[in-house]
Amino acid sequence: MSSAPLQRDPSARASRRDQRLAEIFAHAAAVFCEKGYAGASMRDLSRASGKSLAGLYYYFGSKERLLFLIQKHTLLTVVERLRLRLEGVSDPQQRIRVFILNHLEYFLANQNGMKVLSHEADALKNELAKELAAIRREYYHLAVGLLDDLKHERGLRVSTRIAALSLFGMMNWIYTWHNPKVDSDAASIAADMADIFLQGVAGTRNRTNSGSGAENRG
Amino acid sequence: MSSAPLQRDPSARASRRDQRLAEIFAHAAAVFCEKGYAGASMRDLSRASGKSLAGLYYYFGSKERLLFLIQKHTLLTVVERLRLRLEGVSDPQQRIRVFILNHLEYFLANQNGMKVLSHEADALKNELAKELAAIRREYYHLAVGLLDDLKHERGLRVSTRIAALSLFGMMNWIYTWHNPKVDSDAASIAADMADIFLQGVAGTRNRTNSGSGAENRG
Amino acid sequence: MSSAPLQRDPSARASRRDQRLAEIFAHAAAVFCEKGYAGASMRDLSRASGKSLAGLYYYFGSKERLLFLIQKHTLLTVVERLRLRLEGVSDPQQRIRVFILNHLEYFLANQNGMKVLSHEADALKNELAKELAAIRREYYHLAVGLLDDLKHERGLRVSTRIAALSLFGMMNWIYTWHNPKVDSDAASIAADMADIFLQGVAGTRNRTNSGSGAENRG
Amino acid sequence: MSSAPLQRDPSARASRRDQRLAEIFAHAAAVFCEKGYAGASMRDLSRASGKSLAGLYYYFGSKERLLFLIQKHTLLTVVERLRLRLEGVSDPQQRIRVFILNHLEYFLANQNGMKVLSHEADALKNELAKELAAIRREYYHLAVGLLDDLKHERGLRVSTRIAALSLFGMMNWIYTWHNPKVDSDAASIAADMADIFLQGVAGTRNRTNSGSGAENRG
DNA sequence: AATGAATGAGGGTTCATTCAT
DNA sequence: CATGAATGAACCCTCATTCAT
Repeated sequence: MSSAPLQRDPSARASRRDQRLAEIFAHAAAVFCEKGYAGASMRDLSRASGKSLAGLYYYFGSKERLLFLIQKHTLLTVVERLRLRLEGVSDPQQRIRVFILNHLEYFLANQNGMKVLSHEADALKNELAKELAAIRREYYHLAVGLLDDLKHERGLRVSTRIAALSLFGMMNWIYTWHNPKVDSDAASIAADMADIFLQGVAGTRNRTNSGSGAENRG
Repeated sequence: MSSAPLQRDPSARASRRDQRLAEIFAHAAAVFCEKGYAGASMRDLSRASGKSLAGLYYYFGSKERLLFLIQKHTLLTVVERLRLRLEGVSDPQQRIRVFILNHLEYFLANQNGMKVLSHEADALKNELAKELAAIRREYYHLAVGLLDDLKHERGLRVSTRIAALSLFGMMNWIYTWHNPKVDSDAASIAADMADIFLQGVAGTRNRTNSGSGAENRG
Repeated sequence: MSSAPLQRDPSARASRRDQRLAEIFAHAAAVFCEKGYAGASMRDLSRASGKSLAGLYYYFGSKERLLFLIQKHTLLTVVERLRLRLEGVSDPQQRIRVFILNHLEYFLANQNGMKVLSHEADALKNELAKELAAIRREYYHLAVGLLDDLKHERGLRVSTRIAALSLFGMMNWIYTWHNPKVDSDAASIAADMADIFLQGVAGTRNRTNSGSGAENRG
Repeated sequence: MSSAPLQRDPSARASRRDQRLAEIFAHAAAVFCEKGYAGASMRDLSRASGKSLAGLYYYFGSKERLLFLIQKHTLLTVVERLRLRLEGVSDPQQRIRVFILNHLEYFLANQNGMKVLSHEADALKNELAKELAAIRREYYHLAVGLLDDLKHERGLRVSTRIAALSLFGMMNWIYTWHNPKVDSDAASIAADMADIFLQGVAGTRNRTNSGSGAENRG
């Protein structure tokens, strides 16, 4: 299966194998991150990971599939962590704060993978694209679910769609500007963004003017 | 015609030339948009624009310089339009609404150029990168100025930096999701985002909890 | 005619034209000298000479013809100067000294042209090659004539052909090593080479061993 | 065969590889020889050698490096052969005869390589140029050493520098004129040139006139 | 008399990929 | 299990040259 390298096999052997692959992922993500998917060559990846060129093909089949595996691994990890963190949190606002914190924490902890996930969203084609899009959709709908909960509790100033996509934009854009020497840690940024977002979409209304009064267009 | 012996407008010639170049820009931006800068070949651009390959080099010198010119032209246009629109608007919140509307309107009107500006922010190197970064900085500081005005009037829930970058993220991310068949027009989306943002950063405070209490760190 | 630009026209107008062309020759020779004929582009020549690219074609027709004209001009000048200098000199050894001095003096005075003449001897093709070869042959036979005179007077240690070609090699190689900061002037080098050559081919015989006893094979 | 499981000679593999490379060298030298370094395209070399274009890059890295390897190989071979031949020869004049013979024999035996070495002396740049220049210098100083020995024994009519460079010119120029149908073999030409040179620089003095009396300026 | 505009052909080089071992 | 060797296709770019003006 195309997802084989990512399946958690309980045996130590496969685990060691996974570990080796994870190292290659890390190197590859760094290269994709720096040069972009199209701009990175398999030789770049080979050099960075210390594996032979043919070895990469032996393990991953193609450059595209390597990107796919990185993106899938990254995305599944975020989703998995989010699921765990959401357990036991029931307040809608709080759940959204958890969502934002989880996203940004992992973004800053695994900046390369997350940037590749954000920046190379259109690089995959055909089957691989479809498979990844399915997981993306899953994550997206998870977020939408959180927003809907909030909407039921407090109403939403804008459509769920606009709210969700604005939030993703706010968060994902971080790879273009985050500078560890200047910016606070993930928790702090997450709190700020959560404040902006929650207050923005669900706070007391005091809109001073509006070109479009309609809500819930999404 | 360029052979007309009596040209009234001395800039007519350059203007026509500029127009021809602008057409190539449009085609090139579309290709960069679809395939990415690195993934687009000069042959792709040649085919799309109907110009010969060598002709592109005659006009633009290099693939990188073509990207640069597209980005510069796009960015200068947004800045220029913003400056015009801000004239006569003095209310800080209103000025920010104008800023958001201007950005999104131009984004949706010239989606290719703006996506290239957003997505290929790191593609340029050396001198060209520096020159563009200078204009980017100008635009960024223009936004920061608007936020500082707001801050003086009403306070800001977060640092100006986080506020500004969150706003840019919210807006720029639009190229990843906007679908004219589903989404409203620019004015409506701009109003929504402005609502979220203004209410979020400067609205009535009712923060329920906060991991980072510090405000105004920017 | 292909040689038109080099014909000495008594009219001032053509003379001025010749002068302009001579300037271009000088620039072009410098470029050919530095980059080689094949390695120099017409754009290089255009830049160096300050003429437009199309202007070079207007004046010279092709890159090859420009090389041809430079070589022809250079070669004709050496021959012409040699003829003048040989007038009134009758001693065979002295005539050879004049030949060597003339060659080296012009070589160091017009190093670019002479290097191009030496180094790019095979660059021309077809008609232009033939026309230049004819002048080269003329110069070569002029040298051979001088050697034959010497041979009649004092005998020659080797064939005229080997003698002549060795002498040309000795002289033409100078472009690979002459360094004005280290080496003497043309007169001094010419005297040295003449000493070596004359003593070598026509001096007292005291050959200690010989793999080839046959003389006068040329 | 390369599939033999039991290779006796551990260097057999590298040796076969070297042999394959040497064949490519030969073809490439022939092409460089005919068209010049700048005038020869990698596609020309690919065609001539029967290797794929990409294969040439796999082996040699660049056109320049291919030239470098040819020149280095050729030059090292001449030097090596010379060292062997000089063993056991002690008479200064005889040693110079050996030097000339060695140079010309190898020149005519490997005309392509030696012409490329002579004619493309300035084609390399930067590091490769430096590395080759070092070997060239070694060979040059080897010649200078021979001349100095002669000078100590019999004196020299001219500076060592001029003597050495004149001799190199005489010899290297051979690629411009040698015609196997007309000219004698290497031994005969070498003897002639040795006669000219030795008699010229160290023979009985009977200089009849001199523009520059100074000797031993080098 | 002189040139800006334009291009087809080809330059050196790198690409993702395969395959025999 | 892993890789050195090899390549067809494509890369960005420059070439010598033409032609309308």
